[in-house]
Amino acid sequence: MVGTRKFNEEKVLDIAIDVFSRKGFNATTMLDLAKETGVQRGSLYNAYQNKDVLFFKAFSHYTNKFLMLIEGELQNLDAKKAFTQLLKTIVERLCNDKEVRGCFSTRAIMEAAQKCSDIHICLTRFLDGLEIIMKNRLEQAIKDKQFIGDAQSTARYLVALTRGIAVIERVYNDKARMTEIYQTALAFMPFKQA
Amino acid sequence: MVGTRKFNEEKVLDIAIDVFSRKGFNATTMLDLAKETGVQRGSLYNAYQNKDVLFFKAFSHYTNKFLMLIEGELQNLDAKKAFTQLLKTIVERLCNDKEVRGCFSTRAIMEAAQKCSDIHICLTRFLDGLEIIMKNRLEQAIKDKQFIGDAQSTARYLVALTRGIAVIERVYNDKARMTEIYQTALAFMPFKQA
DNA sequence: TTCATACTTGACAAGTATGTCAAAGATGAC
DNA sequence: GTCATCTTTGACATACTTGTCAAGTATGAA
Repeated sequence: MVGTRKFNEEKVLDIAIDVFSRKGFNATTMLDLAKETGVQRGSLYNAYQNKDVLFFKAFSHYTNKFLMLIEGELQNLDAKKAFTQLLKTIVERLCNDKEVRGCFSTRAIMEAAQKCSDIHICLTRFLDGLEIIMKNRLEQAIKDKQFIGDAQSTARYLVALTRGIAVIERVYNDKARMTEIYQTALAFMPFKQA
Repeated sequence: MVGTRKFNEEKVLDIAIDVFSRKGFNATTMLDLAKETGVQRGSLYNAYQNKDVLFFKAFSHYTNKFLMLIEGELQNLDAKKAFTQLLKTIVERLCNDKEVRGCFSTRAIMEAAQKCSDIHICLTRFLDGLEIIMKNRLEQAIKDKQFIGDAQSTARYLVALTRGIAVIERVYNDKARMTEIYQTALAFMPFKQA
């Protein structure tokens, strides 16, 4: 191509995700994004049409990375350990930043899910993706006789639980509390060693 | 008093809660609130200083009502039935409106918890209140030999679960799915008949 | 080296939201 | 009935945000 984009799109989207996580969807302005990425506001409007589209692109970028990570965390052959590891990672991602920030996807869901259909669709796909990954691992666990129950409804329940933990973060910002929550949840679940 | 307030504060706060639930904290403007309550913007600024204070008042108003409701729903002598009833009511409150709206408190938590300390405090108190009510009921259940486990951590877990269900509402707006989620959760919990 | 093409930049206009204030209005207390 | 007091109202100034655009700039392709 001839007139080449100067900024690194990958980097810009990463920064955008960070800004959206910290400020929330509505409170983030194009000027904020321009300042933090170092890309002129006009360039952002040129590259993306508006905040919705920029968000959409950033979200797609995030989704892929995140779901890959999730899938990786569930690799442990012991089902309970696999889900423990997954939830541990989610909690750590929420807490281990230098600056306090919320869960990108959960903030987006609460603020922007009903805003436009494109965003709604990508948020739905994200939760669906999370659900499917968990469901697949639960089905494996059932096969392995490490879990008794319905994979589908349990996966949906776990998706909701992860969202709930993200909400708790906003209020208490307390890793120990968040850890206690998922440990309590996992203790209730009928996991067993094969 | 001499110069008497003309508008019904109770009514205004109820409407404010409704508007905040539908639009979210940031997207709600003082003009929105003025339009929907029928009270001039200037009067709102006179009565409350700004949106933060108005929100704070509305939230306190809501909190009391909601926690009383919650406590009532837990009255059933059978612990499992009591918590089922509670979660059913929460789900119904989220879905049974003519217009689609989100959970007032959860939206507020995701958008405004970190905004100012007054709001943060009242949101914390709200979740703490919810937790205490559930914890008390669980302690009763343990005494009644209807539940085995730790009341405190289970209550915290249930608070998170209710928040998670509120997030799910934003994406799927599907009562059946939300019902399935809490039923799955309750099925995992070690309730038993006395 | 030239050039078409797309990106960058800064400025502009329009729209929106906030917070304040003076004047007008209403009412409980005396 | 009068008055002090608070509320209501509409207007105003300020600030922020958005989206657009023309002019300038950089670069891959030929």
